[in-house]
Amino acid sequence: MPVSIADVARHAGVSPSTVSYVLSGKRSISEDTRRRVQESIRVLGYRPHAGARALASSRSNTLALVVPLRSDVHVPVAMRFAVSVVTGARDHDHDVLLLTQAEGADGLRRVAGSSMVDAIIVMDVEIDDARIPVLRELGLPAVLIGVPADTDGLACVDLDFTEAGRLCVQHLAGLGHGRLAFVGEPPAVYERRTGFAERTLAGFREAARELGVPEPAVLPCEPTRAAAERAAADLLRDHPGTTGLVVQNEAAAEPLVAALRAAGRSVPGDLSVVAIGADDVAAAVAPALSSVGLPVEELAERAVELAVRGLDDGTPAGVTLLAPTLVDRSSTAPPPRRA
Amino acid sequence: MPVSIADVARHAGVSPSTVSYVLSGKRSISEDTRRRVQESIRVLGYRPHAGARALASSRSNTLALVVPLRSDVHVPVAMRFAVSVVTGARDHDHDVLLLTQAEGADGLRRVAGSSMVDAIIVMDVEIDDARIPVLRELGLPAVLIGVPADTDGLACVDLDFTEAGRLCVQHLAGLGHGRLAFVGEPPAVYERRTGFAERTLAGFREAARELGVPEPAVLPCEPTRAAAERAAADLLRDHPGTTGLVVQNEAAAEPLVAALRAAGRSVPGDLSVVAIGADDVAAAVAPALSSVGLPVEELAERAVELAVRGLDDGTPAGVTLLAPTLVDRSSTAPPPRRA
DNA sequence: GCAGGTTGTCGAAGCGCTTCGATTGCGGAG
DNA sequence: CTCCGCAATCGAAGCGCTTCGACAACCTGC
Repeated sequence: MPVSIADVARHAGVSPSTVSYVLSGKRSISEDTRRRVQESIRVLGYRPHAGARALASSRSNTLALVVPLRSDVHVPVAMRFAVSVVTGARDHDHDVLLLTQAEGADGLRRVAGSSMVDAIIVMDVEIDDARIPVLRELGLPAVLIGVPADTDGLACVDLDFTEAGRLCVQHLAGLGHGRLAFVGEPPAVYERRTGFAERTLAGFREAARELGVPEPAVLPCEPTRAAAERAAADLLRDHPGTTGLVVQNEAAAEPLVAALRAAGRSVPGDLSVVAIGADDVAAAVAPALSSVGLPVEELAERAVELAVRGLDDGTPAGVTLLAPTLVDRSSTAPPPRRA
Repeated sequence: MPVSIADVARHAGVSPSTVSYVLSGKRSISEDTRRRVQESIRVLGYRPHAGARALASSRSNTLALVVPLRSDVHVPVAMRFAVSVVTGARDHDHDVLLLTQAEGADGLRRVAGSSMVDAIIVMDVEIDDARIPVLRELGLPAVLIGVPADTDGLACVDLDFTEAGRLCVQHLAGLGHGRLAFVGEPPAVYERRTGFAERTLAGFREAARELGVPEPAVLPCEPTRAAAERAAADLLRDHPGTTGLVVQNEAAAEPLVAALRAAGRSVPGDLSVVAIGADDVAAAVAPALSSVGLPVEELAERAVELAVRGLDDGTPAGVTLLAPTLVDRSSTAPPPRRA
């Protein structure tokens, strides 16, 4: 039942090494031989043994992907990301080994040490992530989704969230909004210093300052309907003059807007809202929210590409920030005229 | 940098085979030698090369997990499942290779043929799933989450959804409800004959018949807020006498109940609601819904166990149905007295 | 005091692949 | 016409591990 390279070689009347070279293309093979070998492979249903291959070539053709399991990351987005990584990896003839955050640094050491994977992709990286030093000393290409404080020797991919924050302010200020507010991720996200949240806020505040908008209110928010409703109430009570709102919290966006409307505020009539995050979420709200989208698939693809490229060239390093774009939907308009 | 078993052997003053036996425990080793070897392993930081191991032992210690990417499966539940599978696999000293539905049967052939994995776990199985015959001929232990029509030679794990359906009816009928309705999964789920949906409905109807409850109304529902609101409206308009409602659709549960309350119906005062699905979703609704929970973690653990056990004993086979239990929360009560 | 077990260890033979010379024919440059 | 270089192929040496058979050394029981 198990067909080996020797069987193929025999069947095609060549040596095993020739079969190997046909498969890898690392040496030139005559057109005629190539075809004969490929036919034998087909007929016999040959599949190279992954372990043997890994042993001989010290390449496993497998990537490790570490997925978060925090309750405060938006799960559908994480899942989309994971699926995109698998898809992207397959395009580069790689497979994906799934690790959970819970395995931590030891898990990384384990899969790297036993040569199970030849590169690692890590999602949901914090600014001072404990895994960073480990990744660095592992000697494998590592790609982070997110940007930690010290990026030496590591490749990082992320949306340019600072710019995303600025973009929202610019958009709203451009429409004439003078009082802005920001509904963000849960406090825990800021506390553990997840880079994207921090940077968005920085960009948001910076742009506000530059454009002469008064210091905006910032309301962190748990990813529940009830919390979103509370945030809406708080906003209306404590910052009644607000006309421009930015939401960076996929789970809260819809209920927040719903609560505002339930409270008699029209969107965008009284209040303009811009979302930051997965585009599909923003587009599904009523009214569809103008948003700075998180390019999940593109991030995943970049990450895979960097990981795979890092195998040939040295460790890939440097920070890749994708430029954010704001898609204008039906949730933003000029502010109401002062009564 | 790469420490091999020979290095460990040298360091401990034994032969490589002895080190191997210390690691595997397949032959008796003196307490003294064992300790010496383990110490050498620790000192040198030795990690067996996974590929070499797989080659020599024809065991990769890796499971394949096929995750769904349909838009109509509830993603957070799928993710929880995947994470639980990884966790469970690690408890059995296995790793998990992630495959997407999109890879289909070829993906299964590929990972099996190249000996990357020694068992396969497949989520979201349909009644006539195209992958079933492939799984059967692969010669690897295969565990399905869900139950297809023909289960010969395959291991299946699932909640006993037929019983879950019955349970809901019994609970509601027991409280005195005489007119029931069922809000289910999106039509596509039924159309592609995903087992659990079909079986729930069967149990539901059967129990209704047995208990003399008139044929209940059944409303499929897309997993969106708008669809849930529509379902609520339809229900109130077309089946105004309904007092007991069963919802099997995690995404629709909350908005459905919210819509009913918005329409002036109190839950459970006017309408009792029972959910079928992930418990956390049901518990998060206001009011917390009585529900037949989907034991995600337990299903995953069982699946892993069957997969791993199948490696030693022959192919595991047979259908494991977990008994459902209904947790009574605050969404069910006797029906209102007829006016 | 010796046949017959155990127990603990070793050596060697693979597992199925890649890869590095080496070898054989070529065609073209000199 | 010779010599060189290149294209195409082969053989063999591993890669790092597991596992099987051998084999000493040590019981045990009679």
